[in-house]
Parts: sequence; structure tokens; C-alpha cells
Amino acid sequence: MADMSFQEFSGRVMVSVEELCRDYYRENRDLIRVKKEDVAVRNLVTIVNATIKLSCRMGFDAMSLRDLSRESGLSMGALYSYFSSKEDLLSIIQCHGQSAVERILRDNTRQESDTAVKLRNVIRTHLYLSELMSQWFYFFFMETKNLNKKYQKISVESELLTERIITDILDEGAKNGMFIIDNIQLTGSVIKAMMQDWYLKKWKYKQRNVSVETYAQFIIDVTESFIMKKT
Amino acid sequence: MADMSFQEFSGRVMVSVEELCRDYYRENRDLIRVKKEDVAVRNLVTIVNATIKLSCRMGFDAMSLRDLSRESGLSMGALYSYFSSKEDLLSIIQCHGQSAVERILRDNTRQESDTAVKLRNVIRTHLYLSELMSQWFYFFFMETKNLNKKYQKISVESELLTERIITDILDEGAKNGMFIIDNIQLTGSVIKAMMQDWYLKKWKYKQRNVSVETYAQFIIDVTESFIMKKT
DNA sequence: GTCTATATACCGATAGAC
DNA sequence: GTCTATCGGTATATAGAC
Repeated sequence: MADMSFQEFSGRVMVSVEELCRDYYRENRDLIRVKKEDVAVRNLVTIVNATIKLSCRMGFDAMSLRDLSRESGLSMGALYSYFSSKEDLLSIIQCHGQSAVERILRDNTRQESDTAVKLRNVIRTHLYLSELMSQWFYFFFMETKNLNKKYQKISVESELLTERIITDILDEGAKNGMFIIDNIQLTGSVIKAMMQDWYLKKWKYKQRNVSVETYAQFIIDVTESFIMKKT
Repeated sequence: MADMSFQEFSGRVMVSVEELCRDYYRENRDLIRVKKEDVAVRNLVTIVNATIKLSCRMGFDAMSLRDLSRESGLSMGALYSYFSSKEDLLSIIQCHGQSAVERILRDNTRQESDTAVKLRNVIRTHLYLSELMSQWFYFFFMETKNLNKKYQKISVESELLTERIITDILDEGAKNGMFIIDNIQLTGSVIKAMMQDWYLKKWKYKQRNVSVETYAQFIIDVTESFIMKKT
């Protein structure tokens, strides 16, 4: 099968902020004063998008709720119908956002018998998703330290989980003789580091007109030159 | 010559916050109310160290000057004898810190005729320095967006400069036939990304007992497997 | 369900005592 | 040179009108 293009990926994967907000709403009906689901979800989408946008520009802490009120078009009072504190808003986005990402990654990691193909697919899928949700990924990384300890732990586990997905494949390849790897954990770490650079330095790659497909192929080339048997 | 150890490096490179603060003091005698140089420099060191420490924990924006007062042991009033605003304090640390880093890198990049050796030295030097000053590097990265535009530009240029140091060597190696590189700029980007991971994810590597020497050698191995002629 | 107006607390910054 | 006390402003959060 030909390598998946970003266009194909973004057509297939519907990253739905609405779905994410609906999940949050249904799990917290009792805490949210607004009782009409469609109204609540629509406003939640607005709030979450505005928060991500402002936070990526100035940082979540520097963003005041007056800024958020202006950007979202909702009054201060209305905002507090949807969350109980500013800290709570941060936790909601982090927690529900990260689990949405994990679900999408899981759903889009097809079963694949060839270990090398599997690795390539995972790298592409991660990168394409981080392109679709670049502001979210940036937000997750930059705002971890503003979370309370409980949610910080969840955030760290999410970092380790994505690394684990990589290292599991590396491990399989090492066992079946397809890869030669001296240090699986460090190999996984640097693959993750290279993938992360895509959304942490988006300004740089955009300025240089590097497409996510070019970048993905490059990361795959670097990785394979390191772990594949030299012929 | 044998590869330099971190111990050797940290013995040779005196990263002196005092020196950095003295530079700042001498350039801004007129703005600083405290006139005894040794008193001023001593307190500046305390202030800068406390700022870095608190900012890495909670973020510069979330750190109040009352927090800084408590951590440094100086009163609010005393703090304002050393800088004119909170924003000013951030700029001082970013600007003087980054130029100190650039100077140290320049001073410690020995002339070297062998391109491959040169590349290895640069990777090691960058990583060892980012280990010595890990909180500073973390601070530089995380607090860029809180800077005003002028200093943001300086910060971006600093990012591009270190990448340029790498790509210049890659270019030389490509020209003299020592390296085979398809895309020099992207190669430089991912080398930088791998180096950056060392201080962005310090908690992870510490937890796993990965030493900076091990990490440096690993990055070098990954890089060389990608750019050296296969034999 | 959303608004305006307001309560309360803490922010950065400064004045003036010592 | 450093302190305490306090300023005005703005932050989060809420109460009550509509």
C-alpha cells in the first residue's frame, strides 16, 4: 500500500472539538448550569478554541478571563456557567484533549504485520495528527507545569504512553531480527523528540516551507538509517 | 584525542552567574540604585537564581514578585533597586543569559581540521553546557513568548544561530566528501531537536539514570549513521 | 441562559522611614 | 541599601437583574 498522504489522513480523521466538548458536558451535567445540551456544547467549543488560541499566543497564565470573555464573545458570568475556576478550565482541556488524542492514535493505528511498515505508519500518524492539532499539542506541552499535581501526573503518563507505542514496535523489530537496536528506550526517546519538534517549532518549518509529509519522510529516513540492517 | 568527559568540561568551563550579573551591573550603573558593586552583584546573583528556580517550577508569569521576595530574602522595595519592572527582569535574564551561552560555546569550540571530529565536539559541547545550565536553557525556551517583540526576535535568532553552527559543519562535510547529506537544513533541525530534548525532558532522563555522556554519544551515533558513508 | 455590577484579594510598583 | 506600608489597578469569582 502506498504511504498515506496528509490530505488522506485529514479527510479520514475528523478531529472534532465538538465531540470532545460533548463528552465533557455529559460527564459533568451536574456541575454545568446550562441545561440545553446543544447550547452548552456550542459555547464550550467556542470557549475551548478561544482558550487554546490565546494561550498559545500569550500563555494560559497571562490570559485573563476578561481576555477570554472578549475573544469568545461570552461575558464573565456566562463563562462561569461552564467551568468552576480558571484552573478547572485548564484541567478540562488538558485531560479531555489528551485522551481524545490517545483515542485517535489508537483508532488510526492499523494492524500491520510488517514491523517496518508499522513503525513508518506510527511516525506518520503521530506527525499528521500533531499537524492537525498543532495548537493543542503545543498547549499540552507548554501548560503542563500550570496544572496541579494530579493532572501533571496524567500529562507525564501521556508523554510516556506515546513513547511506549514507539518502543513496543522497536522491541518487536529487534526480536524478529528486522531491526538492530542497541538501546531501545533511547531510540524511542529521540524519535519522539524529533516528532515533537514539528509542533514546538512550527514557525520555523512554516517559514521554510517544509510540509508535514516531507518532515515525516525525513524522520523515517533518519530512524531507519539508524536501526535497519546495513545492506 | 580522547572524547571529552562531562567532568573535564565542567572543570574547564566556569559558568559564572556572578560574571553575568557583573556584566549587567557595569552596563547599567545608572539605572541601578545600589552603588557598591560587590553588594549589587551578590544580590543580583541571588535574584537571578531565585527567578530561574521559581520560573522553572511555576512559570515566570505565575511567579509574583512577592514569591521572588520570599525566595530571595530581599524585600519588594529592595528588588526594585535592581530592575525597573518585572518585564525588565525577564529581559535581563534572557538577553544576558543567551549571550553568555553563545560566548561559552564560541570559546569552547576548538579549531579542528577533521570535520567529523568537529561535529562530534560541537554536539558534546552543546549538550554538556545545557546540562550545566539546564534550568537556564529550559527558562530560555519556555519564557520566550512572554518577552516583548524586540527580545523575542533576539531569542529566535539565538535558536537559529545554534542550528547554523551545526549546519555549517554539515555543509563543510558534504563539500569535502566526508558526509553524504540530502537535506542539510532538516538534518541540522533534527540534531538540534535531539539535543534540546535533553533539557526539556530532564526529569525523564534523570529518572532513567541516563548520563549526559551516554546521551551525547547516542546522539552522535544516530547522526553519524545518517550522514556518514556506509562502509 | 446571559448579562452587568460588584465583592474580595492580590498584583506590580512606589514613597518614605530607618 | 533595605525595610514596611500603602497606592492604584486588575485579577478571579459571584450575586442578582433581566
